[in-house]
Amino acid sequence: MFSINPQSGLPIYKQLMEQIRRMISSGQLKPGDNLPSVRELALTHAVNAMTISKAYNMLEAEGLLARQRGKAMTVSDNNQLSENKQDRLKRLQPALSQLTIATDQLELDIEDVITLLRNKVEK
Amino acid sequence: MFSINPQSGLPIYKQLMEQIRRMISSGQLKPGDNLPSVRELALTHAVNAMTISKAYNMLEAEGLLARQRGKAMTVSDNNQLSENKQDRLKRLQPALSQLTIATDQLELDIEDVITLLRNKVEK
Amino acid sequence: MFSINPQSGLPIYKQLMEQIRRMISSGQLKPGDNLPSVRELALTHAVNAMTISKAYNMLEAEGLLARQRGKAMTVSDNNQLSENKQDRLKRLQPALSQLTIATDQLELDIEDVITLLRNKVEK
Amino acid sequence: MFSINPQSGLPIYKQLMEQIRRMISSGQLKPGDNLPSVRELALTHAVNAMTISKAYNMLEAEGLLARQRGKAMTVSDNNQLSENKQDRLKRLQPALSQLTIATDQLELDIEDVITLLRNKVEK
DNA sequence: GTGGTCTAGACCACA
DNA sequence: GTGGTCTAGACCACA
Repeated sequence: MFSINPQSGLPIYKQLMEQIRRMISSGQLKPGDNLPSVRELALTHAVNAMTISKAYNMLEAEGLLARQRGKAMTVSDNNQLSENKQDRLKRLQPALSQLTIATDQLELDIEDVITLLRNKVEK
Repeated sequence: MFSINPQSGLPIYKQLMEQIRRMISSGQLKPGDNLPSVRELALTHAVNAMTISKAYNMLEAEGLLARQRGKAMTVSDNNQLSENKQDRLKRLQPALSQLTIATDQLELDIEDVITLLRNKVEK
Repeated sequence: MFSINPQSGLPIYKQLMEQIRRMISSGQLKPGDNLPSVRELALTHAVNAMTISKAYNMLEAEGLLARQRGKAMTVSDNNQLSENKQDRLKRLQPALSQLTIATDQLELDIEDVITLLRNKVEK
Repeated sequence: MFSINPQSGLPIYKQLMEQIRRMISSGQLKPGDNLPSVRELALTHAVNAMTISKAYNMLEAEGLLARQRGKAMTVSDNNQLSENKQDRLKRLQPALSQLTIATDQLELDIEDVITLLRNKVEK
């Protein structure tokens, strides 16, 4: 469900936050949906529970997640995340920039890159 | 020459290291070429000199850069970085993965993403 | 535990690195042992934390120390440092050379030097 | 005549200064004796001439060396360096300390170290 | 609690 | 001019 890379240098809790935001933004996670428990995520991604917890807490503070005592965290009913396509494309910008910078510095042909991209998505 | 983003979460010195690796890999920086001085990079990117220095140091430890006392750092003559196209495409993988993960989680159409990518590169 | 001399001209972090290498080589520091925390060493030796940290970092790069997020650095389980006596004597060479060069240039009698050495060790 | 090690971390000009002091202290260099020219030392030790020059300049400022226009530097006639044996033994202290610290940290037997020392001196 | 990153600024060694 | 070392101190990530 999530793709966590502890080696990337990016703080784990931030990786998690952004990925949850995206899935809410796309509607893969809908208002009222349960999130995996802290313990479950910690186990499946071999990460400390407090790190998961921190991500959930910060998303709760943002109003995206809601906490119910004794139950799983859920996606907040009145979260502000637009599912609008333009907004989702905007949210993609950082990843796009990273790719174009890398393409440029590696002097790679954009068409080669696009071919790789298509292959990767089809799998 | 380099694209530094202090907000990204990725340590600045690691951003710099990867970008230098790419430019050596593509041949934009050739063995014997001088790198910008620590102070120059620090000024142009509004970053502390020690941060630049750390990146240079670690690349020297990797054997990519060479230090000459009192002179600018240079690209090492016998660096191991392949300029082979396959290897450069491989070095692109992390950026590609980030983009496909984001595309997937945002439930975006790959063709829309490719259109954005082409626009960005043409600029 | 360590003997740091800021006046010696030798960078502090290098002094520390060599002394840690020696103590691993002699088995005074064993695989799995915790090293003193960066802050502790910084306090007890009146040295900046970043200086200690730099030594630890470089020894990690050498494979002698291992980092565990949020915990103390430890001696690496599979460090390559031989505890073999011949190898330890070899590691002593630079200090031996310094002493013989000085003895020679000061035209001192080696037996006088050895007497001083014995006294110093007995204390 | 001198033993310069650019890898040691100790500034080259300081290595040179101390070695000249020792040889004056032992009488191997006597008042009025010529020192090697800057150029000669620079060549034989593969060191930049300005580095040698700096050592000579600082020893001149200390009153140990004297400069004569157009001629070689000489040992100053009225230098203050005692040739007294106690003082020469004192000048040996830093090297002795380095050796005892290393012996201790490597958990080596002092008698083994002394054997090595004797061998080294006899050669 | 642990280590990591970064800054501003001082001072040093070498070319 | 070049890079290196060190400090004091702020703030962050993780356990």
